[in-house]
This record gives sequence, C-alpha cells and structure tokens, in this order.
Amino acid sequence: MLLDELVKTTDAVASTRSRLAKVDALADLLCRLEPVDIATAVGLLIAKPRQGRVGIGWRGMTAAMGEPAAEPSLTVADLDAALDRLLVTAGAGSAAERAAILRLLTAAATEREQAFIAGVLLGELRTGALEGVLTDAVARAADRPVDAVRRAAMLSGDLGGTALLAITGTAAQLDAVGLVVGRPVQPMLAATAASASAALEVTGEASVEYKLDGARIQVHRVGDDVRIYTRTLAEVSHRLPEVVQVVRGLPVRDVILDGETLALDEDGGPRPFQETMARFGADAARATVLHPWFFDVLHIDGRDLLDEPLAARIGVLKRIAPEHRIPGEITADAAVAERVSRDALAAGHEGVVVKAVGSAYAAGRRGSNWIKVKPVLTYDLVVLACEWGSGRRTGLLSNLHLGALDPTGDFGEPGGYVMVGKTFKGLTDALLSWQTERFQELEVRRTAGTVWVEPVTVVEIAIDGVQRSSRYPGGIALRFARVKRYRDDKTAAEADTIQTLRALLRS
DNA sequence: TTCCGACAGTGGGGTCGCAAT
DNA sequence: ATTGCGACCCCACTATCGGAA
Repeated sequence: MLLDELVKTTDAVASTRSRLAKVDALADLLCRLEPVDIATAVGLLIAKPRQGRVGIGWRGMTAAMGEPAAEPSLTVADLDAALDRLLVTAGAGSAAERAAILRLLTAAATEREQAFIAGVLLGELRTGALEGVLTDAVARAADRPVDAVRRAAMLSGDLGGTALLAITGTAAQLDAVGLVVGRPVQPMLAATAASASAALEVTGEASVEYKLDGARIQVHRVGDDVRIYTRTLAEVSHRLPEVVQVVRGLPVRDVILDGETLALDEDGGPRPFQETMARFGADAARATVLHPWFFDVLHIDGRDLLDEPLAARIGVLKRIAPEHRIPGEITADAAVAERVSRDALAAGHEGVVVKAVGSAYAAGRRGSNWIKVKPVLTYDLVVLACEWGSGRRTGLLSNLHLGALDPTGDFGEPGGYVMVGKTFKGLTDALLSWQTERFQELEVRRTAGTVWVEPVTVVEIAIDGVQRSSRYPGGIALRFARVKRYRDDKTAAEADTIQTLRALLRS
C-alpha cells in the first residue's frame, strides 16, 4: 500500500476529536491493508515502529529534511525498509551513511509524508490516536471483541502482531494468545491517591506494600535462561548479572516475576534514584550492585497466575522468594495501612502501593486495583520566566521557570532568586489563559521561546522531592514539580529559600 | 441525564553511550 | 577531554469522549 494512504488517514484522524470517528477511519484503513503491511502500518500509526527507535531525533531529522517530492510514490514497505536500514546502522559510526538513507527517504516523500515520517521517527504523531484508539480500530476491523484484542496485545506486548492475527486469523487463534515465559507482557500500572487510608477505601482489603524508588523489572526464567525487561519491555538482562544470579537461585524451573530493582547502602536503605539509574543505564560493570525486590508472580512452572487473586500470587511469592519479596502487609484496617506507609517512609522509601487482595493481574491497565501513595511537599516559589507552549498550548505561555529565594546570596545576589526547575503541570485552561496575559505584562525581555518576567509572582508548587543537579546553579532540581495555585497573598520576598530546598537533599 | 473510566497530550530531570569537535 | 544528541529510566496532571449507571 502507498504510504500516502496512511497519511491521508492520519490527517482524517487528527481532524476530528470524536474517538468513534477516529476508530472508523482507522478501521477502514486496516481493512484495506495487505496482510503483509498490517503489523508495520499499526506501528507507524501509533509512532512506535516495529524497529523501535532507530537513533534519529529532532536534530537528525531536520538536518536531513530536503525538498519534498511532488507526487506520492513511497509505499509502506519502502518506509519499513528504510527504518530497517537506519536500525542496523545505528551507533555504528556511520553518520554519513545514515544521513544519506534519511535524505533518500525524505526526498521521495511528499510534504505531508515528510511530516508523517518525522512524527514516526520522533515518536510523536499527535493525532489523538495511540494504542487505546488503535486497539478499538483493530477490533472493529477484525470484527472481534475489543477485550479479546486488548488481552492479546497486552500479553504479547505487540499490537501490530495482534492486529495481523485478529484480522487474518480466527477468533480461536486470537483467544489462544496467552502468557509465554520469555516474552514480556505489558506491566500492570497504578492509579494515585492522597493517603493510604483513602486508597484502602477504594480497594477494600489490600496488600499494602512499600513503593521503592528504582526501576521496574519483569523477569522471565526458563531453566537457567533468565531474561530481564524494563517497564517498556526493553531487554536489559546483560546489565543486571546480579539480578540474574538471584533469580537462578530461586527454587523454580520456570517463572515470571514483577518487581523493582535499586541500589542499597550499607545499612540496606535505598540509595538515591540517580545512583540506581547510573548503574541501570550502564553497559559495563560498576561497583554499585542492584538488588531485586519482587511484588508479583505471573507464572510458575507451567501454571499461569494472572487470573489468580493477588493474595494467592503473594502466597507463591512468599514461598519461592521470601528474601526478595517487597515488604508489605495484608490488611483491611486503615490504621494498619497508615502504619505500613509510615514505616516505608521511615526506611527511606517513596511510599506505598495499596493493592486489592482479590484482584487479578491486569496487564497494561492502570485501574483502581493498584493505588500508589506518596507524600507531597509544597513550596512557594517565584516565576522567573515562562515558555510558549506547543500543540494545544500553542500561543499560550505554558512552562514556568521556578526560582527559590536566596536571601544571603549564597548562589548569586543577596535577595535574588535561584532557578531550581520548570513545570507545565497542574495548569487549567483558565490558568493558562490568565498567566499568558499576566506574564506579558510583567515581561522584561524575550527570546524565541521564552518570556522573562519581573520576579514578583509567587506560585505554590507541589514536588516529590529534590535531586542533585549540574544544570541549575543551586545544585538541586525539583522532582516532579506541578502547580497547585498562584499565591496572590504572598510577595516574592516571602518565597521559600534555596537553603530550605537544599536541606531536602540530606533528609 | 449525570457520572466516571480510559486515553491522549503536554511536557519535567537525570543517566548512559556514542560521535563530533 | 568536552559537548551534543538520542534513548530511556522515573513521572503528574487536565481535558475530553463516550459508555455505564
């Protein structure tokens, strides 16, 4: 099929806000695709090509973009083949060759196709249709129940392959897609609540477990073959030999485990997330050792446990990996849940995850059966600048530069402000519109993307904490900053100080 | 008719490896 | 050696649609 067909469809999808209309357009396209193009096309449509990232970002893309072709001639297979060539040359010291591949591709593309290819390579098509909408479209095109399609996609970790099977295979074949030890599944995700007791009200009796600040791991063992996957299903077995050893030592033959890995200090307390990541991201060996903690088991020795209640899965975990089970307690008592939460924080962990004891493992879903609870800190900071937004925020001042007061001048002028991070989160449309006007009134200078303002506006910011930073002059950056409200009742001189924020690093 | 679950979008900071400078 | 790029860990929150209640 011509790539132009896909591009026309994505244009139609982007032009309507109705999900039903998006599904209609996509299902129609899926029905017209040759089977050989189905898996490829689904990957392109959600900007997650089957090759994954191929080492081209915004810079490389704009550098290679040249004059467009007048008429469409590229096929879906052509683009797929070009992505293959980019993938095999990635990180191989062949920048010139890669640029040539990309130039050849974009030169054959029309203007609309160029924009589409750029979106695919950057992973951002922004048509309002990703996995969720595509799953509906596949079900529509294949005339299969959406739950069957979703289940197959989650358990295979592959929507493109699922689409091919759903459309060209039988209903029984689709239903037969299940867990395979060695093939990663989409991990179950958690919603958020303000307190452990509030979470418990939603779940009822629950396993209240420590939430560790590390990287999610999904471990598959078949005999002595152990493979480890990240939250996005990238394989990282080679980076975690110590975790492989732990899992090889468990008294099982085949198993799938879900957990978290992180670095610990001498006392067994957690090291900062940044230290875990320094080890987790490195190919070569490092002094830091990562320890695995498991909170779920999806399969054991020929038996799938996905649909077993959580309490039963925890029972299995206690039996096979008692030393590596994440700390937690099963309770229906809010006081007990709050105590576990306090214990987790006292031990230096992030918080807790409250999980309904009767719930199945819902691969890929962010339902209310798992609810995370983390303490929120709030500080009053000063807006130093604001950046123009993109997409639906085009024309609006969106991303705030946040400063803390430096009364003693440790990091600049006494009474000045030290930038500690940015945020665009927590803003309603009304607030966006208000701040767009307000900050242009307070403007002192501007560059292409940013308006600098008089430092007089105080905004209450929620954060999860601070981390070491080489980017900002105060040596710290806010973690997960979001706007709570503007503080019209406070002057900038009453803002929180850089010293107060730095003290968080040591606590 | 109203409510609410699921989804997509809008970006944040840090870490690594690798290539170019 | 340093710097910039790209990939990928962690992530919160709002607006919206459309099915559920």
